[in-house]
Amino acid sequence: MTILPRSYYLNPDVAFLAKDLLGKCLVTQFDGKLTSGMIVETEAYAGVTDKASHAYGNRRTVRTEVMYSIGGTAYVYLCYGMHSLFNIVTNREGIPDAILIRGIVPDEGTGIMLQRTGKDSVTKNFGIGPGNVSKALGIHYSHTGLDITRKTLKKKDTGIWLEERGFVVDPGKIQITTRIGVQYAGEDASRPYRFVLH
DNA sequence: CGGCCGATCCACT
DNA sequence: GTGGATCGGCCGA
Repeated sequence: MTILPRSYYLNPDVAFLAKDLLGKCLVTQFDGKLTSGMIVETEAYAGVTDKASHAYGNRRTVRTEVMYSIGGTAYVYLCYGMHSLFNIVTNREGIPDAILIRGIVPDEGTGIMLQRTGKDSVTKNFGIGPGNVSKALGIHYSHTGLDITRKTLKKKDTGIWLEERGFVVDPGKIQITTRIGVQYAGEDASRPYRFVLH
């Protein structure tokens, strides 16, 4: 098990990284409870040039400021007033690229994840959908800005990080489509920036 | 300061 | 296939 290092997230090609994240393992540990899952669906958001991005046109607000952080930082925000959506900031500091994690296959801590989601069994679609990812892994919008390149935060038993566990992705099982819910983004809505591992 | 709306999910038909 | 839940952030006044 290798924690993905800072250098991994500095890649300037956000679409490449979004695709490369498929098969990696997303791990969280809060209050000593460790949960994880393999990433099977992502979406790339290409900073200032992408109308679907919150940072389009170099837009800076209190919420989007964290997108300008160095690659390897968590960007979590609230959608529809009830869903915390987890994104990974990529590229060097000042370039607001980000990748939305849309789906995982649960691995460790399934009991904890069932408890968090209120489900009684891990069904096929458990962990699919960006809101479900955060719910299962216990990610909250207050976690925005977290450094995800190291395991612990201020000695507390807390953190979000990614691991390379040697899972070999069959390129033929990767589906590339346009992104969900970005019809407002004009021509950028047709960018092939959604990656699904089947 | 107030109104609008979103990178959604689920229960129900 | 559809509508209701539910609220912080953003923008315009």
